[in-house]
Amino acid sequence: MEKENELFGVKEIARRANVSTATVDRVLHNRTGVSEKTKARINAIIKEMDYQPNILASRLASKKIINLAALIPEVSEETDFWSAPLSGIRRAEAEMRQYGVQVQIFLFDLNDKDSFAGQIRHVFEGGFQGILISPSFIEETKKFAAECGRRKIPYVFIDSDIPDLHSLSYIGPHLRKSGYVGAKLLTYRLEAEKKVLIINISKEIDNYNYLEIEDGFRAYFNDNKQPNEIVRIDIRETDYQSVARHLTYVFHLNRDIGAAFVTNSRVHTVASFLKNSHRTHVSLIGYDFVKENVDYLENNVIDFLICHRPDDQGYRGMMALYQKLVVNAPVIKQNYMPIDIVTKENYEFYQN
Amino acid sequence: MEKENELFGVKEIARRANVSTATVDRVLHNRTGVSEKTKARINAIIKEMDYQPNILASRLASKKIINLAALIPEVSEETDFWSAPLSGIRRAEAEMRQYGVQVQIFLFDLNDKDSFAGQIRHVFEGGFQGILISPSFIEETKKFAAECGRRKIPYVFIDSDIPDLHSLSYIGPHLRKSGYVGAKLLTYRLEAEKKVLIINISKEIDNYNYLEIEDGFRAYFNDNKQPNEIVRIDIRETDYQSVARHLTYVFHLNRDIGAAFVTNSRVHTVASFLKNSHRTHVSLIGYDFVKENVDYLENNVIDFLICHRPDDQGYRGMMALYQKLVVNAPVIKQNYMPIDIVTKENYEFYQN
DNA sequence: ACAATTTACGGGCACGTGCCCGTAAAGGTA
DNA sequence: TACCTTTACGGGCACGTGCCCGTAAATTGT
Repeated sequence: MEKENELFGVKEIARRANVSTATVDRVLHNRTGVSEKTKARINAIIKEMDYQPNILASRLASKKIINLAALIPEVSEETDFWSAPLSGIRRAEAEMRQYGVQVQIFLFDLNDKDSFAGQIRHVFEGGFQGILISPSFIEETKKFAAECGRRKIPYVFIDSDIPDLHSLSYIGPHLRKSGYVGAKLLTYRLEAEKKVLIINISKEIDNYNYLEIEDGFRAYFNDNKQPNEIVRIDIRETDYQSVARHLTYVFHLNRDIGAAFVTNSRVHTVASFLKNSHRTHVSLIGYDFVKENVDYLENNVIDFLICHRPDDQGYRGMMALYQKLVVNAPVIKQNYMPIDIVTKENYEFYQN
Repeated sequence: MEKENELFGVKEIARRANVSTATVDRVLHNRTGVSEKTKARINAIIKEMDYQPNILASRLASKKIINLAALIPEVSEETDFWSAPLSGIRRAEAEMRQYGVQVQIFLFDLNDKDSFAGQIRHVFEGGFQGILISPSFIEETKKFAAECGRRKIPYVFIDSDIPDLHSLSYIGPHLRKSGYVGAKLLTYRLEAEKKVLIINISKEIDNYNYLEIEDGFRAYFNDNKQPNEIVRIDIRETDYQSVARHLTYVFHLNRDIGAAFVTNSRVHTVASFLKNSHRTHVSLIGYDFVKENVDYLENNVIDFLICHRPDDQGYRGMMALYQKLVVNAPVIKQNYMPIDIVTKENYEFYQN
């Protein structure tokens, strides 16, 4: 310690400017009650010192509690995908709690637009200072964004993005590139004369995610002049019976399908069908590290899973709000997650 | 706020035990000067309250600075691999600085055992309370571990492990499984009659990492009854000319090599050779997300890179020490990193 | 018995920042 | 000039914990 009796932080600023710490404080939080002259003088000193406030002391002194909300789909019987972001959110909460940040979680039904809208209303009633949201329904999300703009509440999108809204940040995959990677893996050892099947299983019709992914998938075929014919099918019911019925029909019409690509986490339903109908020679790729999928990965029915670290997404999403509201640091607007490739051989080390 | 005028933390414990906060403090830090009776009484209350100290206040009040050391290889001309862990360490340092933790970094020459031993001596002279170390040389590391045991200094291994030493934690890949994954990717579209070449380019002879990786690689061939013949070669010089010379010879002897697996980040040297000798039809897989490798990935010379998030390793390694020394929380002993698969299509989103 | 030593504990300041409250000075009105 | 309002600023306590210092009580020695 060479520097011995120096003052630190606010006190030192106050000493240099010949004012009290209270006045410095007023400037730092740009409150009223300081003349322009002294304000300028203090600001100059702050700049010169490159003053960084001590967050410990700051959070300790202010009893102000920051309230954040997270609005994500509930874990359904169909998929427990959202349990991962939820755990990431909880992890972030545990870390932030000692800094006086509280997180409240709101869940909605992915198959019910109204529950989404309803929970948004609840969130606004709660008077939160920052919101993490999965923008599952486009129109409702636009209204949500507009209201946040009016109230000056920062919000972060997670898992899928709606561009051109002024979200503080987007944390999630680059969907198009993700489809592109899927195509690469699917065709890596595919014979030229085989057909490729794209399967979309979803109740939602105007699915932005799905369109982006398929677009990327097809782009790979174009870029690399893949000769394979692409067949596609939309399945609006998510239960096994319906899926099996549709797939039976498609495989009947197209006897030379060599590979199938499922655009979401319901790939396990397709895997189940392939196994039951003794078609495990068909290469199969889909999304997300959920238990059912990993089981079929283990059994060699699914070849690859593409994942985007949903747990990390939840964590980073909350941390982005924390950075903005507590640390007051700049936040990266586009935060694309890695496109992870999970196989039978490496899944045991995968970290969501 | 339902709970209004309650006291928190140490004060509340003191009130309930009819002692002063100083006495509670003595118990919390098990210092001397408290009778067994009151000590027991206070401990009971602490347990009952499930008291969690406020780290903010704790770190703020204690001017004690915690000093951590990191001992890793320096970035050499051959490879800038270690710049990634270094950046992770720096990231951790930035986060910990405000909690009164300082990090000092010691670098050694990977090709010089003595520089490793010398830096270890420097570290011990520095009187650090925790050490992160890349155990690149086995014997020296064993002595290091013994000395740490004597001095009761916790240490964390990073990137490669030496089992049976009592490290606080190991942060790095499961090397054997990592080789296993390499074999899977390499054979995924390999014809049965082609040979597979394992290449080890390293000056170090007793390389534990390399043995583990090759063992895992071969295990995949056994487990899956892969018919391909495996050829292996050790190259002790790391410059391009030497590598090219050896490889020319091997490819001359074995005309039907269909795939090559390089056990470390020097895969770009092999890629260069394959490109120059017009052998880009050979599938090539190697390790680590370093610039040269990514360039060859981009040019389709390298098919896959296997990576273990070196940046994250540095970060987590330091954080393990932080958890132990500052938060006094339990630390996971084995912390295997994911085995990431990087391709031309997904590398732009890869996060070290 | 008394002094000398050790043990057990309390008082209270410090860490850096937030913010309430009090007040002197400046400006405004008659 | 006397009185009131507004502006500009300082004093000082609080946040929860660490730890120094002082002292009454218990223990030991003679």
